[in-house]
Order: sequence, then C-alpha cells, then structure tokens
Amino acid sequence: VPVATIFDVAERAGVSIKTVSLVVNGQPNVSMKTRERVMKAVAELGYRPNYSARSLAGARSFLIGLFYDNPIPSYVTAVQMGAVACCRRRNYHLLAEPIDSSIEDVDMHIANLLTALRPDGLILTPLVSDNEIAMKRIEAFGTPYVRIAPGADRARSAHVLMSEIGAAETMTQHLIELGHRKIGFVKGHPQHGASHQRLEGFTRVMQAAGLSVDPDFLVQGDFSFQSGFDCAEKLLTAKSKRPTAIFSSNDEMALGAMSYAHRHGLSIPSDLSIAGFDDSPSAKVVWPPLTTIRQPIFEMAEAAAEMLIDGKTDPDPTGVRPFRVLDFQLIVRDSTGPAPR
Amino acid sequence: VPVATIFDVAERAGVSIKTVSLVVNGQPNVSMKTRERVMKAVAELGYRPNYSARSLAGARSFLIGLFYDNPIPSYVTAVQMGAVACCRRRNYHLLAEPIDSSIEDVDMHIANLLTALRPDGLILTPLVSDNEIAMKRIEAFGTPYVRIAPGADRARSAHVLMSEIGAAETMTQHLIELGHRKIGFVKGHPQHGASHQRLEGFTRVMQAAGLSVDPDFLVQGDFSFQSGFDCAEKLLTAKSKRPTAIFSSNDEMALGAMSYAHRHGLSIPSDLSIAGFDDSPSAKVVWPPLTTIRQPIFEMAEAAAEMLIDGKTDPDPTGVRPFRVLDFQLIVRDSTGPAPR
DNA sequence: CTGAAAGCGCTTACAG
DNA sequence: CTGAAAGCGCTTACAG
Repeated sequence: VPVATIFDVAERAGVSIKTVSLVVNGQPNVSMKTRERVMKAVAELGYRPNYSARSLAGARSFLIGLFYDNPIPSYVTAVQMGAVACCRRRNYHLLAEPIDSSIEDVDMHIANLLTALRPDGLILTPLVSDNEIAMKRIEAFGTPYVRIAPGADRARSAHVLMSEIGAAETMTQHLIELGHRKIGFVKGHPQHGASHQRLEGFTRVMQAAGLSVDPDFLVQGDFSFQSGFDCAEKLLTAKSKRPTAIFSSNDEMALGAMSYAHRHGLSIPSDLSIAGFDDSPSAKVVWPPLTTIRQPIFEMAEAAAEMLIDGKTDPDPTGVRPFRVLDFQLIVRDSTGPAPR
Repeated sequence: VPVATIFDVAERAGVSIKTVSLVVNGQPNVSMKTRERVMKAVAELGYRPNYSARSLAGARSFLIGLFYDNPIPSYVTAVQMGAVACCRRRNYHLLAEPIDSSIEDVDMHIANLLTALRPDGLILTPLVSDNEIAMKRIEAFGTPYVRIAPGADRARSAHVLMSEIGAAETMTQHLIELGHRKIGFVKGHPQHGASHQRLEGFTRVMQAAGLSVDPDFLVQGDFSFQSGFDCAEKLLTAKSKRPTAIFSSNDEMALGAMSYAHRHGLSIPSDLSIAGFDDSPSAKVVWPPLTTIRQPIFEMAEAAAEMLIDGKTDPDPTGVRPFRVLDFQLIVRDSTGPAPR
C-alpha cells in the first residue's frame, strides 16, 4: 500500500522536506504561514512519519520498553495500561517485555532489545527493578530508565514509588486499633525489595505499640496464592499460640490464607482477620471482601513513562535523581474486624 | 554507545556486507566456509542487526502488534505471554496496543500504528476480533492478521479458536448429569461473538435433553463481576421459579454470581450450583473453587503469532483461510454439585 | 557463491 | 526562517 512520505508533503506544501520535518516535530522557528501550509498538506495526505526512518536518522525511536516480572496479572495489566496511556498522548509505543529475572539470560534479552530496537527509555517494574544484572547492562548502554517501586539503592536511578513503609504502618495500626495483639506477617518474594520495607513498617508500629513481634509469626511467602495458603497453615497450626490477624504482603497471598481459613472452618473476620496489600481486582471479589492497601499502579506507570518521554531522568546539579512519590490508601473492607474475645 | 554495524562484521570477516546480510538472515547459497567466518565475526563483535534499518530497507519490521480490548487482566496477560513466547523464539517483538473498541478512534489508532510502525502482522483478540472497523482498516492496508476466537465470519481471516459450542455443550451436560433441570444462563458481552456460540451450545444441549429454556433464565451480562452479581439477582429473585444452577459465560461473572449468593445466604453448591468459563486464576481462588472450562489462551496466542511469523495467513488455492483449533477442557471443582431435593 | 551500488524515509549540521 | 545534501544501517536487484 503506497503511503505518503515527507517528500509528498513537501511538494504539496511547496516547501523543502526540512521544513516539513520541523513542523511535524513541533520545532519552533517556522513561520505561522508555512506551518499552516504544511499541516494542511499533512492532513490531506494522511501523512504519518515512518518510525523506522526517524529512528535510523535521528536520536529517537519513539519506543518505550517495559520490563516486568510479576506473576500477578492485574498488576502487569495495570502497569501496562498506565504506561500506554502516557505513550499514546505522546505518540510513543510500548514494547512489552516479560522477563524471567531468575534466568541468567536477562542480560542477553536486554542487550538484544537495546541494540536492536533502541528504545528511548525503559520502565522497570519489580522484580526487574531490583535486578542488578539488568541495571548494569542498561547503564552500560546508556539508555535512560526509571524504576517503579525500587527496593533499595534509590539514588541509582530515576524512580517512582509510594511509601511502602507508611502503607504497612497504616495497615498495622488499623489492626492494632481493632484490638489485635498477636499479628502474623506474611513476607513477600525475597527478591522484591519493596516488600522488605513492608515488613519494616509492620515491625516499627508493632514495637511502637509495645507489642513484641514473635519470630514464629513472621513467615516467608513468594507472592503466590499457594504460598499464602502454606504460610497460613504455618501460622495457624500451632494451637497454643496463634495469631488473631494475618497481614499479608500482597493480596494474592491473603487470598491463599483466606482459602486455608475457609477450609479449616475459621470464619473471617470473627475468628481471624486477614489483610492484604495491592487492592487487586480480586480483593473485591473474594468473600469476605479484603481489607487492603490501594497501590496507585496505573498512575505510577504513567508517571514513569512521562519522566522518560520528558527526558527527566538525569541527576540535577547536586546529583539527585528525579523521583515521584504517589499516595497509597487504606481500604477497609470486611476481612478485618475486632479481635476475638 | 558505539555498536558494531554490518560493515564492521563484513570487514572482520573479509566479505562484503551483502554476504553478512545473507548469513544473518539465514539465507541459503552461502558456502559453509564463508558462513562460519561471518558467524564468528558476528559473535566476536556482538553484532545485532538494527531493526529500524532492517525495517526501512527491507520488507519486514520484526514487529507484531497485539490489539486487545478485554477487561479481564488474566486473559490479557495470558494472551501476551503466549504471543511473546513465540516472538522471542523468532526474534520478533511485541507491541502492546490496548484498544477501546467502543470508541470511534479505533480506526485512527490502527491507521497510525500501521503506517508508522509497519508491523509484520497483527493479532486481534476479542472484542477487537469482531470489530468491523478494525478489520476493514487492516485489510485496506494489507497487513496480515489473525483473529483469536472470532465470533463470526470465520472465513474472513486466518484465526485460531476452540470450540465454544462444544465447550458450552460439555458444561451444560455436566449440569444436567448432576440433576439440574432449571439452569440459568448468563450471557457474555453482546459484542463478543464467541459468547453467542456459548449460548448456542447451552441451548442445543438443553433442547436435546428435552428441557425447555425459560426466557427468564437467560440474562444479559457484559463479562464484568458486577454484571454477574446483577444477573444473579435477576435470576434468583423470582421466588416461584428460580434456577438450581447458573452457567455463566465467563468466570468473572460467575464470581459475581457467587458473591450475590453468599450475601443472600445461599450455600454453594448445596443450594445453588455455579459454573464459569475461562479457568482464570481466580477460579481456583474463590470459595468454593469454581467449576469451569479451561481455555488454552496462552497456546492460542502462541499459535496466532506463529501463523503470522510463518506467513501462513493467506487463503489456499481453494480460498480457505488457515486456522487452528485447540482443545478446551472441563474442569470440575466444588462450585457445582447435585441439584437440591 | 559474492561484490558494488542504489535506495528505504527520515534528521540534522551546514549554508544562506 | 528555509534549502540542498549527507548519512543513519540495512536489503536487494543487478552483475559477474
């Protein structure tokens, strides 16, 4: 199918292709008159610049890569929708790159993508945002990147996050206010830096309230439903001392814990309160609906894409990298209630 | 960052760039000796062909576009993972393009993508796979496309599907075997062609079993959790005659129906059986676990990408378009049981 | 089986 | 404010 090129536009508008290029790219220094003539020709011919040619000739590819490695579909989808929303407004496109960060070929995948496609920027979501190999490779190549919810070493790159600690503190406070004293905590995936912070928030508030954190009440999950189920078993199986509430580092594991409780005849929240983290769509779906923390995932991804496209990723003169902090929100539903007795 | 080009490789291997191009693209007609010399140089320099240059000079962009408009994250993610799996093997990349097919600018989005990025092929998933405007525009441009689960007009394009009718028949049979006679059916999104077929399968088996399909037992949903909730209300509110089982056109609505049942003290499956369609991750998560149909979504997307990359989308001499049929599977869990009384 | 050369559709110094 | 021209890194007839 024949498509209008920059030459066709130039001819129709009676200018050189240079001028067309300036207009199409929104550069200043073109007279109003000329600009209008060009825009008219563009519209009439339905001209759209060829990305490959642009990328080859110029410094931009108009492509943003999104690397993700997160087993939760709702998270992945929300990130993507947010990033695409921004890309659309700016005429960029999004390359979806699922990464298995457990595999060593993260390195090769990334090298491939960078040298072959030359994206203008990269968004890294957990667990990739804490992946040393990935960051090293990207930095060596010099492509700008912004991390979403980095777990550590924040100064290393531009990033967008919410206060994981604050959110965990808020939830813990909520449980304590309901009268819970023995609270079990289900940790997230060990490589997910942000979930260490969630644990920290939990611990801080417990200690501030004068409540000891029993090591038996701290169990290691991996964000999966199954691990939530298993952790609940560990927490609830010791009859002598069992928690009256479980705070899980994400919703998926909270659902697993809930499923365990159901199977063993515990009713929620009268026997056991359960709280999650994420506000995934299933949080509203389960029975009873889950008390959780709303993460502004869509907005975080949107902000990340924006920083990239605006070129706002370099450190300022004092060496500080740009970052954006978005707000979380405690969502109280029916899965948490007053402590029994 | 300086990167090796085809000239660097040619120089190092002592051949012309033409030869390098042939080798890199796996063309025949290069002597074993030359081929090896080139491959060695490629490896030593870490050469990776630039996609923009390739796309501009040649006929291929090595890009596949995935258009989707489906509110269910697990569906979207599965499709994407399947498509990416195939793309990776073949050195293609996936452009993620969420489409709001209710909006009229579907047309412009697609035109933009096609003329600007020149993808080598397009995958359409519901509801885009039944979108007339989208198909017209793509056909006008001449880009190969394959539809996943097209609802109608199958001959129009290459496609991959599973037997929606057969799956619905199987599920309906399952319910009848459990003794259910009054079965409510929750229809899917009206623009989702495949869900018309699910209704057809349901109707067929009901009639074959000599059971009338009460029009009051057919309610219109839109695939959302909320609509499932509302439909359950409609079905269960008439006290005189209420179904003993509900067959929902997707899992999400089945979960909504389940939530309604819970809120109104109906226990599942002893008072009411509920069946879904999809086998989404939440089907295992809810309580009780949901009886459903497993759709091979990942595999369907993988097959679609494969057809595109293999160039197997044109009609054969007799005019038949290629298509692939994958198998569904009935997954019986605890949400369906013997009919009450 | 392999070379030399044109050309894909842009951007961007270099002039004016 | 605008032109003429080089060049980005490939593919692909055209020759041999």
